Amino acid sequence: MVGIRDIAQQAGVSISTVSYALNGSSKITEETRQRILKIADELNYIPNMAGRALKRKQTDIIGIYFTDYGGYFYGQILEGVGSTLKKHGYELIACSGKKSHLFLPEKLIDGAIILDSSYKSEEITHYADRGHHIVVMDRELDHKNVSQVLLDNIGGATLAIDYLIQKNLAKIYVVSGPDIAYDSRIRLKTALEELERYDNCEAVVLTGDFTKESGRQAAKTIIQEWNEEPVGVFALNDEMAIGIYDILKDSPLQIGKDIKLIGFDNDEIGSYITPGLSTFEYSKYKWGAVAAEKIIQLLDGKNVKNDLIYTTLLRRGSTEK
Amino acid sequence: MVGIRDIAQQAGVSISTVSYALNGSSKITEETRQRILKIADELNYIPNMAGRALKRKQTDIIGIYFTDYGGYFYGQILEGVGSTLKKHGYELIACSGKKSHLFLPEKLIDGAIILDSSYKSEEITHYADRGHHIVVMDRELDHKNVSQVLLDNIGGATLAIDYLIQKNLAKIYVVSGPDIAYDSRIRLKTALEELERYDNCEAVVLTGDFTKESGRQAAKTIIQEWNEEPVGVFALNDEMAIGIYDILKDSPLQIGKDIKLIGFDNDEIGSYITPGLSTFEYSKYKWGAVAAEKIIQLLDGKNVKNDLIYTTLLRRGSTEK
DNA sequence: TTGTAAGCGTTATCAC
DNA sequence: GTGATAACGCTTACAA
Repeated sequence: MVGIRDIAQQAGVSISTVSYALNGSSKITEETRQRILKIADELNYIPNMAGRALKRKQTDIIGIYFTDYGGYFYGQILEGVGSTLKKHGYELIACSGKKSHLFLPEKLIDGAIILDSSYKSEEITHYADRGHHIVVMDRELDHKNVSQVLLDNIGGATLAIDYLIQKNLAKIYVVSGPDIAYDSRIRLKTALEELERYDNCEAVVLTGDFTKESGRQAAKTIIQEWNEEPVGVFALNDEMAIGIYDILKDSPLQIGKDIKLIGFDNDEIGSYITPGLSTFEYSKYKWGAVAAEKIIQLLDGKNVKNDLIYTTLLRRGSTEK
Repeated sequence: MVGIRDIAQQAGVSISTVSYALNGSSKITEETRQRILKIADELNYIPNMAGRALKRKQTDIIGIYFTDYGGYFYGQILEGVGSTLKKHGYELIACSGKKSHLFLPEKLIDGAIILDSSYKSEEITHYADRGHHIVVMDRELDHKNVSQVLLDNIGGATLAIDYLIQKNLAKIYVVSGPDIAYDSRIRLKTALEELERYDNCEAVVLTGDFTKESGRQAAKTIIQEWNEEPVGVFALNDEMAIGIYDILKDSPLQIGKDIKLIGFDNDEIGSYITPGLSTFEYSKYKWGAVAAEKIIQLLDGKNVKNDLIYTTLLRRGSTEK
């Protein structure tokens, strides 16, 4: 391994001179700098991260945490985060596994972006208390070192119910998600509150967990309870809605006609199934980009406000037929 | 920040004793160890990565590199890699951006797994020459510090053509992928060689780049050239095949009847479109898991053999109707 | 069993 | 402008 001492020796200067040359200090002749740079290049010098980080106390790396790697969903978020961070000289790594939570206190990363319901809020607060900077995308957390960028679940869920109500249905099902997921909790709570406003419509919650399989289970229940009257279904995410399709396509019930179905998140599959799945869309890229901006502002010691990413209703065949 | 010196002071011992205690050395009384561990815990001690890495010359972190973050595709690979690495005490980070290529020589990661056609082979060889260990999933590279885990593209592409040939078609289109992508090149080369064997079938290559849009372009050409005779189409990946559906659904040509279409990679969407997309499937989880095993073996100084992940034909409506 | 001290590769504060 | 040198937090011979 070649380090700055090797370069120093080759160049016949001291290691501090090399360091200055490498880091573009102005205390050095342009001539010696060029000479040193040339030697560094010839020797294939690459600075050692550990040594550098130890001294600088920062790595210029941001870590992002997801609940799981599933879903094309995350790709666009990563692009939003990654390209924004890049502009500011930061690198992005996607971390997996419980042990990687330590990257923050271990100082491997300068900041963390979290969209991972398995990450405990106490743990986040704990790190924040110790001066680490964090952006959360999946919970509310009030702390001077933490900023939030949340989806406007309230707007979406309210609209979803209002939209179904307009269809004059006697019954509306809400297929819930896992209780640990913030997005799920808020969507459910909002939907139920909104449904309370309307007397002539029965509200039924079917327990789900954001997986396709739980959507299938919900579909079975809906078929069993079916009484020839059109019903509404608000699946709290598209994946479960797609599970509902899986079952209903082999049943006499027609999506769009007998069942007005609406999901959330605008999963790509929703545009390929028949009829198309109505859902709520939002820019995942922007969501990520805003999160990246927040973490940079936090690291810059700025006062950071929280943000909301708005969603819009996407009408397709599953509610319109 | 609390370090081992703080613990040492609290415990009234030297820093080496603390280090021994923390690292489970047998040179220490169980009693003092417990006492030190307790204090470390009370002080919320977390070892500093940089200090540790600087001394140990390793981080127990493996980096994985993807071309882009697109696609649910990668999720399963990451799970395969991640869970395998975890069993062996390694962490996994997904790296993005050109600068992150330096993580290997910078010694931030102990090894790299590459599925990223934008990563130059010369760069890989260069690092390997310097003693770094790498597993490639998207190219052939013969080097003692590099191991490969490739898809059996040859088997798949051969079967794809043979299968289409059985349908007695006068013409078979091959929609190609980007030339930089290894999987694309091999599939194309294999398909063309296989097609050469059959005289009574015209082979036509339509240039694509693995994107949906290029599939749409190909579809337009196919429609233009259509002469009432059934034709075969081998799209070198499912994404392009799905692009073909996009266009053909608004044309008189029927997939499965007029056009026998087959893709590659078993994208989830293929099972939701109508008719279902015939394709080649393989375990992405296993692909990742095997790559993880290879990198661990390389790091253990073992002699590592290359591996192949086999694919199987999945028949659905797009070729069967 | 525990302590002392050197060293990992870098940066940055001093003198010169 | 350049060079010694200390420091970053940790591991590990070696000494006691």
